[in-house]
Amino acid sequence: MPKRVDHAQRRTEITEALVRVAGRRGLHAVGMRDVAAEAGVSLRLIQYYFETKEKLLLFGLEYLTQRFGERVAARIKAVGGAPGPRATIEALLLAALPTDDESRTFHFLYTSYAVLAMTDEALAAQPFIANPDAAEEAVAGLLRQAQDADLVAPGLDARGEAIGLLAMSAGLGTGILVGQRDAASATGVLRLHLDRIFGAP
Amino acid sequence: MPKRVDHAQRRTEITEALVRVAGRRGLHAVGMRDVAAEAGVSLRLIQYYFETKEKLLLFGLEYLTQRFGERVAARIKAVGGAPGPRATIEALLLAALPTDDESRTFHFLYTSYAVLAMTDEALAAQPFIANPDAAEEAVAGLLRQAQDADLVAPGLDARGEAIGLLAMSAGLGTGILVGQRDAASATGVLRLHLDRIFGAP
DNA sequence: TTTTTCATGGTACAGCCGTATCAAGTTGAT
DNA sequence: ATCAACTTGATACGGCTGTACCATGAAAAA
Repeated sequence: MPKRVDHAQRRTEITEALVRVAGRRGLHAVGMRDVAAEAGVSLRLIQYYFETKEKLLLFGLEYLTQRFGERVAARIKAVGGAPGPRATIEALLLAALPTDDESRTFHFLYTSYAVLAMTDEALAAQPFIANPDAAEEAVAGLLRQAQDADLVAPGLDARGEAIGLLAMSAGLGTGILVGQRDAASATGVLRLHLDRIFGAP
Repeated sequence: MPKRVDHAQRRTEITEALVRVAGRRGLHAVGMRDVAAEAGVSLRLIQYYFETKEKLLLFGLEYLTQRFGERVAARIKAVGGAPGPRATIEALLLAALPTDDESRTFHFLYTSYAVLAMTDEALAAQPFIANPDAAEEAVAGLLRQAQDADLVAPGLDARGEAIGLLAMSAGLGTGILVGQRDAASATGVLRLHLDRIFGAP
């Protein structure tokens, strides 16, 4: 047998190359040859590990969602366990904002995928809708938790507020992306809204 | 001389064909030949009226923004002049939501353009950022107006709230677009938020 | 050492894209 | 009626795309 190679790792390397070049030139403009050049391998190798472009793109999407999930989890862990629901929610929402380069490309590619998914059945079937749902559930849970601790009004519609919060965060994110708003202003707006849900600071 | 044709109208017809086919198959997948077929004319004619594809796309964007502006204005007019700032804001925000087919394709294509603009300089230079800014100013003005009429808390940060409101509306819009949420739920969330800004109903 | 299986490279093939070119039809003015 | 400006058509070209094919290197198993 030949030298056995860790397929999973190779696929990850290639996927990272895809993400890099797509983040630079746009997902729509990326070809297999670009990915090969970025990864420093031959075109044939890309075909070898992902038979078709569609499969490569699908894997790229999985990679992004997983990577992003880790990022958010890390940010939440970073604020510590104790400081209460408000800080956790804030960390979660701010982690989703495209403030640095990594989250910027993530946001960018994620929207690109969303646009593609609107006409591509294979992408539409992909459950990258599941992650937002999970986030929604998490925020709603935290709000209910705050309700139990008398930190917010008892009559609050936790799920509705969670949906609104996440939608606002997403909207602000694309606002930053297109250069319409800067990160500081976006976090300010988000905090303003949180201030009204929780008591004033 | 030959039969003189109204250039402006021809260009509009072609642009409408572009919007139709792009709304169906996605902006990224649309070619000049598709537009020609959809418009029922020859490829050459598309080149004649828009020398290059880029110019066609640019004109398509202008067309969309103008069309959308008219739509929002009509919706606002429809609620009448009297019923106060809250109703006007609500109408404005709900008009931006992709509830019917027309606003759906609009939202879809607008996002597509935004994604393209992230890597295309010519599109990025285009001031389709200006419209959101105008909307922001309008909402902020209405909020200040409500402040003067003692309909909202006097300490309210009108501009911040306006930004948040529009961001939430945009986020909910894409949520509807990707099938994650339905229109009714989105309007509910929006009203929930408005209820907290203005007094409860 | 030979064989077999995996890994990689090079290259060719259709097909589509946007654009350019050549050509012809149409109609108002002269 | 003739001319010339305007409008439309057909087609060709170079470039790029994703994919398929053929070949070869390398190393574990026999």
